[in-house]
Amino acid sequence: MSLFPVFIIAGPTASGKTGFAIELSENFKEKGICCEIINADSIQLYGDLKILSAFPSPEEMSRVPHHLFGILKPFETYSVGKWREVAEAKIDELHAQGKVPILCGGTGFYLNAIVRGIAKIPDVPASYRKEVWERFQKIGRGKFMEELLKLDPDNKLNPNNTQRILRAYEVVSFTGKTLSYWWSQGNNSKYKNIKTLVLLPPKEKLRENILKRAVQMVNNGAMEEVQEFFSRYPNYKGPLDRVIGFTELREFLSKKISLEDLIDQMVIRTRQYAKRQSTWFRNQMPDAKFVEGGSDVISEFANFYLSIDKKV
RNA sequence: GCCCAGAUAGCUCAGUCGGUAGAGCAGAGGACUGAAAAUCCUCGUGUCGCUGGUUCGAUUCCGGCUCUGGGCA
Repeated sequence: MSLFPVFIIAGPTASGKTGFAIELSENFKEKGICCEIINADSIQLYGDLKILSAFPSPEEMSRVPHHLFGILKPFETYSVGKWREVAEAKIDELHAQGKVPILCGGTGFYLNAIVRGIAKIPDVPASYRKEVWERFQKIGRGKFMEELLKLDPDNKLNPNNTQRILRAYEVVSFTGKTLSYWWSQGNNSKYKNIKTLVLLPPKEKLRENILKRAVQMVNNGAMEEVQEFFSRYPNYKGPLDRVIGFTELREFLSKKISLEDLIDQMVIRTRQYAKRQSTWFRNQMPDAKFVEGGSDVISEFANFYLSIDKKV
């Protein structure tokens, strides 16, 4: 258990997290406290689609040290568990140097692995996960669900939720224990003094930002970025497929959709994503401080910092 | 100008052999313990283009009109 502070800047996409995290750390720097930023965005872990994934600019990154941005290759798969490990290692490293880590990102699931902890479940090898997937395809959803219920009668999963039933199945069948068993074993947060800020701009403002940013991405070279990506990885299929705008851009480049549809689709998907994020923050991170915009809340971070007992 | 096809939810369309209608998308809300920018759940009243006629009853059948496609001139 570490008492040293951990700051978290969360919020839906296009809410201004990146800018605020930098503002906060520069403000602290003036007070003689050194902050560094750790990425908590599952997509910005990858470095190949910088424009589409709204990476901080080189200029922004030069102002404050940034960690865990672009550390993955396009074919590498990841998980909360792995992220928690590397993020905690980074947090501890900064703490040891007397620095304050600022976790910044929109992946609430990851953030809560730090705030609340996450069960310690043995790794299920990729080869085994593939077997489970193949079994699911072979016997069909109905039968698969029946088998799952035999192994794990208490699970309340919706059979349509493929990702979750696959996960539940692979865990019981591989470890011999159900998910709820592992959850009951606990694995709580290491950090006591976490201060979380959630930026939640008014809906209209967010919509405006999202539209502006989609247009900007396209104008600033998102097309070239995707084109170049495919020349390097023809027939790519992998974790980056889920990036908003990625498939849309590919369709646009092969003339399947118009520029207008491209922007429309990007905006729609981004708004839907922002909404899911907001729901998460509101309901899964009840201890956070919610604000519409940043700046005026910096002093609160300073007071928090001063009020706590900082033992690593 | 003539002929044909349309006109139904914010959009694309289905449907009502005459008893006032429903899908997908969009939208709203929600869930979330190793794929999370993912995945999943819930939510559907709208002068059925306008106007006459037939009918107990018309969004549905008939006539006229308007508009939109396409064809012929």
